[in-house]
Amino acid sequence: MSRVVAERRDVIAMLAEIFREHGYDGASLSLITEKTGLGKGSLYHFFPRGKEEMAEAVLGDIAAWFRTHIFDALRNTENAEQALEVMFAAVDSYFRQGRRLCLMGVIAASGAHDRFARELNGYFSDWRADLAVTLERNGTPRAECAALAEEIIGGIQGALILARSLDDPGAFGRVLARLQTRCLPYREKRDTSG
Amino acid sequence: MSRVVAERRDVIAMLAEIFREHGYDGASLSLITEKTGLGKGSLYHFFPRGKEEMAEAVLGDIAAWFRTHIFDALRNTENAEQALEVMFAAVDSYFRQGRRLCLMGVIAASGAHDRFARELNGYFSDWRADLAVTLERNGTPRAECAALAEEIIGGIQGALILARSLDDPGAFGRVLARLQTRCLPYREKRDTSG
DNA sequence: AAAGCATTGTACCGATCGGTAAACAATTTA
DNA sequence: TAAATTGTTTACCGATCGGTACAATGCTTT
Repeated sequence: MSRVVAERRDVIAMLAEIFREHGYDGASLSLITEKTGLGKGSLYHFFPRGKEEMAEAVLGDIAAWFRTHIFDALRNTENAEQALEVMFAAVDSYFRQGRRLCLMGVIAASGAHDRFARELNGYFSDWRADLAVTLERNGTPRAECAALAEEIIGGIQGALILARSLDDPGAFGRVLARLQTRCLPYREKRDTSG
Repeated sequence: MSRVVAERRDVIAMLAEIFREHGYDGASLSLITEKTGLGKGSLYHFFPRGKEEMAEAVLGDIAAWFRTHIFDALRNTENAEQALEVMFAAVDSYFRQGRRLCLMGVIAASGAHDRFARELNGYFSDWRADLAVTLERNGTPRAECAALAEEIIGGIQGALILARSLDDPGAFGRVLARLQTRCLPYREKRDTSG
């Protein structure tokens, strides 16, 4: 009875939700077998190195998704303002309007963070770099772009934590909307005279 | 040989660092006995209900610290601008310039979050409420205070995650400084004409 | 049909999990 | 000094941990 589940990528999608919901240490193999419906044999067939490889696969999958759906859009969308709109819309959708945590953040806040330091660093620094360039294209003064990018990316993470803690997903959307207004060209937000 | 460790509160301080560093699920009893130097017997003497009671005690301790050092300062400092300065300075110091995670955030991002939902909710909503009032006292338009408070509190959480993920504690200070500028009275930051 | 590979279920491994029991030592109280 | 109280040590419990072994099953190719 092979092929109960279509593909490895389907398994990865399920694993992602499990890790998101229970954290790395909280996602036991018995929980994973229960939620995926796969026995240990199947899991270790797909991921011979076990749980760590499962998490690596999930993080790689997430990183790839962000690269193709967000980072590439930031770089390749001609109109920078539109690029930012795409990003904020994609983020709101990806995180299900605040009902879904970011697995990168979950891992970063867990004891397993050093085991996945490279993945975390790559995800956040890539996002920061691409966002900073887009902000500059959109009219933000060069000197401020990197810092604003940090504020936005960190703000997204924090808003997810906040929304979950307050048990109010709406908090995510409210913060996200405010962060988006920070991207408006500087000249529209502040009088330029000293 | 009783009284190896001075007080229950010393144990709580050690537990706080362990939970911060390893998360709730990652903080095993063997790790706790090793790091605290206390055997299981001693630990269960202090916390008869085990790990959950340890975490409750730590969260309660943290909540009390924030109440007395931050929330009370926000409410009781006459000068609102000064109150905000105190808050940002205390936050920067408490989180060790970005080298220390927030245990509330750590728990919120873990699978144990529902077990401590009340503590998390109280911490964030109290902070939000007191900060919002202070912001209004400082000249932020009433309609914006709650949203700005959310942005700041979430931003702090996210900045901690970001700093750890980038392995760059400085990112925390940079974001914190930006958040602080958001507290400047509205009229100084934006031209009021439509 | 036969062979070969991909996939799965089951039983099992040693280690560790959170937690308990109870004897015992130190300190405080009477 | 004797009795409680408080704190500690040690050994142990059943359950679960992550991981392995391997036979069996399905699918694909020939």
